[in-house]
Amino acid sequence: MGKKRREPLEIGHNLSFSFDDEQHLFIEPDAILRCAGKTMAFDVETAGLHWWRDRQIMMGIYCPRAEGGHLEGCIITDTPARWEAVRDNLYKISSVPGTVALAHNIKFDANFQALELWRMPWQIYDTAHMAHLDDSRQSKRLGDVEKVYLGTDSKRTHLGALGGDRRHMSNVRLATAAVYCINDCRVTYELARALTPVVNKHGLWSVLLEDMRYTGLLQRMERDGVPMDLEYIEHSRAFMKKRQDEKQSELWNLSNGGKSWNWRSPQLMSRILYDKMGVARPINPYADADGVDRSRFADRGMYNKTMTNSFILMEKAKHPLGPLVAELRETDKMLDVLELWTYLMDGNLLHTSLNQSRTRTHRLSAGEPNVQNMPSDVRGRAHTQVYSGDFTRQDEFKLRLAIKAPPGYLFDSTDYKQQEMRMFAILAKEPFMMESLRARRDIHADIAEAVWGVRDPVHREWSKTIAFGLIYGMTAGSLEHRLNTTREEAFRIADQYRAKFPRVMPFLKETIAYCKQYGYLKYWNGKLWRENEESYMYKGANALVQGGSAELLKVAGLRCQALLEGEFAGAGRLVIPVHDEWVFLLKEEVLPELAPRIAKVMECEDIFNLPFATEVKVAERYGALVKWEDWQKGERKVANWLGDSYEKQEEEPAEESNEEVEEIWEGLKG
DNA sequence: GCGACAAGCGCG
DNA sequence: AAAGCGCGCTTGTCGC
Repeated sequence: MGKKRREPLEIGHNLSFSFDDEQHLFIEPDAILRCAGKTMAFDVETAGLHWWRDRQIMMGIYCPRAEGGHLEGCIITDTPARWEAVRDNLYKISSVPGTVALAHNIKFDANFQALELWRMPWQIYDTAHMAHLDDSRQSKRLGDVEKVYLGTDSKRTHLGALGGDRRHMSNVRLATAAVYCINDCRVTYELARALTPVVNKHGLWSVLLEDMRYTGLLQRMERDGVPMDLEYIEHSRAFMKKRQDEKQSELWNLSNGGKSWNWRSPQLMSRILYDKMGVARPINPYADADGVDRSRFADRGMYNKTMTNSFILMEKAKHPLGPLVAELRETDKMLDVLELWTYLMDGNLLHTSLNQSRTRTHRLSAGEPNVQNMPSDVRGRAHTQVYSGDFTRQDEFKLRLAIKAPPGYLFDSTDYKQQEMRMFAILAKEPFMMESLRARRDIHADIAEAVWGVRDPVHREWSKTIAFGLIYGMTAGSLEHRLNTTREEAFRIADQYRAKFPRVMPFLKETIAYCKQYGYLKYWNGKLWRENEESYMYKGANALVQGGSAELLKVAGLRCQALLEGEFAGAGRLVIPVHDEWVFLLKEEVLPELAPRIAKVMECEDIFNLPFATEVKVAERYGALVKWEDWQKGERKVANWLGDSYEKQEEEPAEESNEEVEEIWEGLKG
């Protein structure tokens, strides 16, 4: 069960050097002052990856034009005094005009050295991000980027000299680590030199400067952290553990006569749920006559070898244990989340890692923990496939309830309404959508009515689910299976879409044609999406929309930050971005004035001459958000998970299905 | 024992 | 092409 997590190692190296000729590798904290007004690269070596609890060992500096001549060397930061001296000196030079700081993944180094980049006036350049701006597809590891832009492979040369456990600097002789560290600084410096004309050539210099300001904002959110309610986490964990035990026994009883088996293995589950229980496997529509799927997408879709994902189990196989399996897996997944949160917790704070240079489309990604995929309070019955009416999870499963504002503060979540639809409409100049959005009508409901002739919530949700599928090239065959409908109906729906949106197909065609000609696409702000393989260029339209939306969210976030540093200084802070949403912590008393201002700023009407409509929700807990208008009327979602709320809420839906299962089981025994 | 891959599922 | 797109995290499996 519990994942093996590596503990940070003790720093056991010997601080006295055996060879005099190694002394030149090391410099004192005051040497940093020689970099004032100059361009310098820095890099830290650490005994772990978590800045809020792991130790920093050394900082390397590389500054060829330092005052008094070329400077390179490592500063040992093993004592608080030395570490603080480094920090103080970096702050000093950061306010000297002309100082430029270079680093590869600068947030990592800055976090360990407690440099708050957002309030340091020097200009920073992150070489990983510069490489990302040139080609978002490539690996951003220092060694890889060095090979691409400098044509050298010094990383490997030095790695070979390390010996021992190379993953941790603490296991390496100090002098060896210093050589390695200084080399990284030198490579970073040379990379910045090589990448500057590249970024400039793409016309992306001002975007780079904006992105570097964004780096500061992201770092600030990481450091401030997400405030968590440890009491909720403990309660929820205990509840789910108990629930998991119950469900597991139930599964074993109903599938294997009470004998245990590892339901986490899809292979085993496939054999037991289908072969042993004698339930027919769904027919793979892409398989040959002998039942074998020989298409190149055989292992990609829902109809894989095991056919045990919840959608297939419930909607296709109609397996009587489908709901039970789904619930067991959901509980298991959420217990994993709680375990990770607990492992990463810093007091009551979670410091996520927001990665600016990882995704193909220039979206952000988040990890340790991923704050962009936390279970919300509602979910579809069959996960992300067919919408069949959603329901609210019970409190113990609404993990967002664990995120709790400090006293006097409230969470403000401002998100875009149909952000990607809006972006698509603008980029494709799609008249029906533009009109619907400009008139502030509900576009998904409009589409539902046009296609199905029904405006109810279920059809609206269907529309949401498949809209982008159709826009980005989903075929009628795939649609047929997604909607669990007939081939004819799928074709009819697809045709309705194309008729309703005359610009959809031309936009796709034009996008592909552009990409064929240039090998890349350009976002509304100039960022590149490269693709050379013709068969993948259909993905470009999605990239323009998804990535373009991410760029809008970035601009909106920076503008909100300016608001919170200026007119509303001290009123609150940004907490996390979630693709089409900014989450804020705001002082309760300024919220009535501030929330509408934020909502307005985020609309960014000046950029496209069309507002990106926003919606404000408010709550003490992220998992209990209420529309701002309703909040003002006194509406609250009460998180009454303490005490006996579970017993009160528990429903009894299991009776019928259990009988059904018992019958099957009785039949099997006989 | 480790890395790579598959499967599964959480989010937008 | 019987292709919606983009992520992160965990477990199981298999080969080295």
